[in-house]
Amino acid sequence: MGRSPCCDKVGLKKGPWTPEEDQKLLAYIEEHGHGSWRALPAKAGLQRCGKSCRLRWTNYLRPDIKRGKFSLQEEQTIIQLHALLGNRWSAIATHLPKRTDNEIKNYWNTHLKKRLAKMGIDPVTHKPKNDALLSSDGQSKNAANLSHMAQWESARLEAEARLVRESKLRSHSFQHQLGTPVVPLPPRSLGVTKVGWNNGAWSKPTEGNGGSTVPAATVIGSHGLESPTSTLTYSENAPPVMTTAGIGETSMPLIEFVGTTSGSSETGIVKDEGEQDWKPFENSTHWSEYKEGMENSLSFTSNLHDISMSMEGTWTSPESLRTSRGHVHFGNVMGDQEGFTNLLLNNFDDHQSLSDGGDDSENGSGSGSDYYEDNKNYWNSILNLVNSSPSDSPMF
DNA sequence: AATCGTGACAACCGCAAGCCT
DNA sequence: AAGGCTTGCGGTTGTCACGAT
Repeated sequence: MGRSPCCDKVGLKKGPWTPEEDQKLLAYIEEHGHGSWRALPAKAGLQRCGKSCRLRWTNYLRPDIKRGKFSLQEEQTIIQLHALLGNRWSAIATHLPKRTDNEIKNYWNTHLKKRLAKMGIDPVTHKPKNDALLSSDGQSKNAANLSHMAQWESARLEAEARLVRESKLRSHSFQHQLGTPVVPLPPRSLGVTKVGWNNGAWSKPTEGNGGSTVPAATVIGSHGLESPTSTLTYSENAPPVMTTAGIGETSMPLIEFVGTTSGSSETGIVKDEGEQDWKPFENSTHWSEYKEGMENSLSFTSNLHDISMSMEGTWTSPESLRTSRGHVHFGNVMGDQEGFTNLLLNNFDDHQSLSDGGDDSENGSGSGSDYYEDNKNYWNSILNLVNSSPSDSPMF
């Protein structure tokens, strides 16, 4: 693994790009594609290193970049994904169409991180800063499981990111052949059949290109956040079977959480930008308010009564996945990552969804003992679920 | 008007992984 | 298998704009 020689040697310009340089780079790439970044500057007549050109292109000049203020939805997606993935900006960026990892990183560092800190939330752990009580045995066990799940989800997102990159590369080479301007394709969906557990009934599978009619997928589409997912093979006479969707050359086990809201799909419509803002909890230093704000802003009024959790090589019926309380849920209506993110968030405060019927949302400020008791119950449910699956499950 | 502090964002740097020979 | 090259990633720094003093 040799390191690339640094290209900042002689006579190469650094610092801000001028409009003329931008024009040169843009014109060259539009005509020839970027090809080898190393060779590009000389061919394009730029006194820059290839690395600088690549950065300028990917972070600024690319035609598929959306600039300007981040929407509330984007902010929330960033926060949720950050809770899940940490500072893995490229992975986060794959779920924010038209935003670059650099832009997201900057926005996090200059806006979101500070905002969370102001609210008394550790921007690294996404927990309340004074939340030391989570270190009890049960909590740490739960945290360990959560971490394990996060690793899997993280791996999946990595695979997605790789897929996106490959997609872009393919798009590049293809268009290069055609001599057309380079416009990377959006993240593609695998041509998979999806099945959703929807309030006690399996929804019909959808075919082909990922343009699913399953509500969950519809919602995904409404966000423009398509994601390749694992495959759940559906048969009329047999229970669905989880299979592995190969991502790129890597055939890795994937987990798909498929859930839907109990209401009609319109409940999954994201509110317009600006419809909600941070003001209700901007000055708050309370975790519950933060959490509540997050949940509200998700805009999905899922009852989250049901769970569908499939693992490779296993099939567990929806019924058997229910806990004694019948309210374990991975509500996944926003996209592949959302249910998991909700799960993450719910790890710390899940009164609403754990409570009977989920309709006692006013109880969010319950006593500390209830708080942890509910968490305990919730995680016990999760653990039961986990324990019921084969030991060779790839997930745990 | 000059200086200073701060915020926002673009760009750079160094490392690591993957590809190719 | 080993080494060189390219690219991607994440952390950090530089630069500019703007408001406060």
